[in-house]
Amino acid sequence: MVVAPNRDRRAERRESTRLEILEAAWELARANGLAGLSLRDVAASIGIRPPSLYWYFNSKHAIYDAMFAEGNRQLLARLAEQKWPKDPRAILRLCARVFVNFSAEDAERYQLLFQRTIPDFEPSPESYALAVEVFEQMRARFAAAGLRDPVHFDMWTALVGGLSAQQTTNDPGGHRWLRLIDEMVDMYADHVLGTHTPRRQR
Amino acid sequence: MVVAPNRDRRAERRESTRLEILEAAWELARANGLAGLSLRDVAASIGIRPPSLYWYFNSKHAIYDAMFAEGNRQLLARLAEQKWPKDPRAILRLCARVFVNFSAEDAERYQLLFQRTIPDFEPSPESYALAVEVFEQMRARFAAAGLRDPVHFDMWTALVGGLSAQQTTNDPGGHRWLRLIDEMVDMYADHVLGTHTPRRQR
DNA sequence: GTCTATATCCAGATAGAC
DNA sequence: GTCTATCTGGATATAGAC
Repeated sequence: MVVAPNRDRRAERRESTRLEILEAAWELARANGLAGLSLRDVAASIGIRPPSLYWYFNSKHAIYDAMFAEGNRQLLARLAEQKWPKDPRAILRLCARVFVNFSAEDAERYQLLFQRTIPDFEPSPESYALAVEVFEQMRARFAAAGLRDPVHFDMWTALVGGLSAQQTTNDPGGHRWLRLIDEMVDMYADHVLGTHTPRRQR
Repeated sequence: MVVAPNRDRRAERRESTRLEILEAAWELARANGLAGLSLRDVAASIGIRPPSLYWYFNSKHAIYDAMFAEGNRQLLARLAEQKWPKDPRAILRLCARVFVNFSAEDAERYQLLFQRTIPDFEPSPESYALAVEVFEQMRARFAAAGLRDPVHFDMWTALVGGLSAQQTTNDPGGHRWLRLIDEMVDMYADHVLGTHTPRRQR
């Protein structure tokens, strides 16, 4: 009855430092680019020496991997907290808004999760499973809108991915493509659902 | 009457070595990732020592810059060599095919030209002018299809960019998104042109 | 848990001989 | 034009003391 609480507190402290490291890593990635992230800088920004990081993460890739997992968990949380409507068009609209807004919030996170630009980085199986879960959640929403054709889903990913990429790459911090979400979704819904469902509920 | 021809031949030889360097750089970028490109490897692959590269290019960024310019020139050539139809839908279809196929051919080239992922790299004004020219050419084709609304053009770039990104990132070498080009364009054309123009001319 | 010290390797870039 | 030799600084990672 004495050892266990100590172990717990130690584990908590360790976990809290891990989070601190990840927070610093995100900040530096946003400042210097995802590929420009360096462990020296991460260590310096939380006030420890670089080798000490290795007590928390086995390698730099392990940090990227934790960031990848964290980003996917954030998106899953975002999807879960929505009040999902029943109307197919409204579902698609909300789905697109959640995804594109999430992407636009953090270009480096978008790059890490959805573009493959860091040489030699591949997510671990556990982290990749989270990415698959995101994909499945999206597809479940899609199915709830009455859509099951895989071709239509591929068109959908191209559509929301295209809006996200244009926004993060060509107008970071702005809303040049964000404001097009609803019209793009209507265009898509007209194509896959037909025009009989209501359009202008915004 | 003796000096000038020598100068010409020297300049030609220099230009040819420059092209050899760029060719090697593209190959290595495709093998190791764009960000993983190293001057040592470039030098080794054409059989010279790293410092000798500096007689041809002032810096690594100058090589990226030349690659950026070359890629844009290739796309301009591709656009110029098309036999452009008059029918709006056909114009859009060809425009999308040219762009998305060009992107899918070379993921690293797509990354360099259209995603901004290399830390600190910005194209020189001269190279950037070529990118602007690509943009203007696209917009000219777009205008030839009777479309002038800037919002519609932004939707268009999101659409073709989305297809390109999905194809290069998630199915390199395949055709999972390439095969969706025509349907996506029809969807778009239905939205911006209306359904009165002919659809199934494929 | 964090440190110092260090290993190892790589990078881009420059000086100056030939 | 190309070379050797070198500079300078960066990186990730490990060993082992405390």
